[in-house]
Amino acid sequence: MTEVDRRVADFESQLKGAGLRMTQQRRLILRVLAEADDHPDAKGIFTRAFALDPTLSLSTVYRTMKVLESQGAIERHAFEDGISRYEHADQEHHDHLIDIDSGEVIEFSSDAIEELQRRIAAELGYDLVRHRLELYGRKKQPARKGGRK
Amino acid sequence: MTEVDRRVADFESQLKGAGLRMTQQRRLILRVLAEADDHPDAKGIFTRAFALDPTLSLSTVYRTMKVLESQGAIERHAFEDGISRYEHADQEHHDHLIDIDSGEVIEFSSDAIEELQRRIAAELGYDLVRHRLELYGRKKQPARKGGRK
DNA sequence: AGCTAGATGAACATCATTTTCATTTGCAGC
DNA sequence: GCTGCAAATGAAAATGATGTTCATCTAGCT
Repeated sequence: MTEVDRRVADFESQLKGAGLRMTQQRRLILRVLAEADDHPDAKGIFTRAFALDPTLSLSTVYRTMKVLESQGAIERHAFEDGISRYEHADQEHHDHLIDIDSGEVIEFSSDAIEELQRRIAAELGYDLVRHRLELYGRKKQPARKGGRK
Repeated sequence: MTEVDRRVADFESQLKGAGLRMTQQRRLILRVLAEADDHPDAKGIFTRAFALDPTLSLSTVYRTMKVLESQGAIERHAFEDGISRYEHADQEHHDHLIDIDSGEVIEFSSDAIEELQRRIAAELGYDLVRHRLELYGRKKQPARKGGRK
């Protein structure tokens, strides 16, 4: 909870600096986001927040996500289904591996891959600004006689 | 043109095998796709094809893209804007580097990165099924006195 | 040439996301 | 602690890509 409070406070000062307001709704959404350990979409965030304050509207969630994103407080990702999913940004850079069967999202990071990407871009005459890397995989089955299940 | 004809013919036999028909519209769209050296979206394909046959409808483009994709004749990609873009599939696997300034899409491939991805997935206990890798970069400025422009 | 299931075009449906607009509310200054 | 006003909100309507319906058409077998 202290962790959550710290994030909310951090964000409040960011907003202040940008001449924006810390509203009930932003506080609420930020709390939901900070407590999430998955990658919820707008509707998912709305559902969780709505449970705590049924006056919240979905429009406000979308608007708030934009503000949060432009302040760098969250990151937005769109996996294969094209729907935007969000996660708070105060963590190390990482990419995602998506379990094809369960939809579970697993975070990982690899300096080797980061470096390789930079080098590839450079070889093509580009400075790498950002990238998107998603791996789609299926849980390895334990080896057994007769091969895979 | 021979190349295009070959692709059209190839696809026609694929369709036959699946009990589907080779229509004027599919032929037209396939031709547009085979002649494209970029990554057009549905509207872009529609525009080009419509110029050759103004009876074509956008619905048919969307429907045809689905058929083409399910037959493995094309690949669909959605970059940052979320819009589906298409390219014919009879080429080596590759990833994309997008020029942030111009929107230009550059294809590249790297065995090293493919291998690294496989290894990372394996370390997480997964078999890699597919992946999405996009690099977003900016053209390197030639070095000059005083630094960057 | 005729038949029939698959394909098309036009209009409408969907779904995520954005915008409009009237109303509410942070919060700066008193 | 009150006031004013610009920023923020809620509800509903708009948007834009994509999908679907349905009456009509046509590819391709016979």
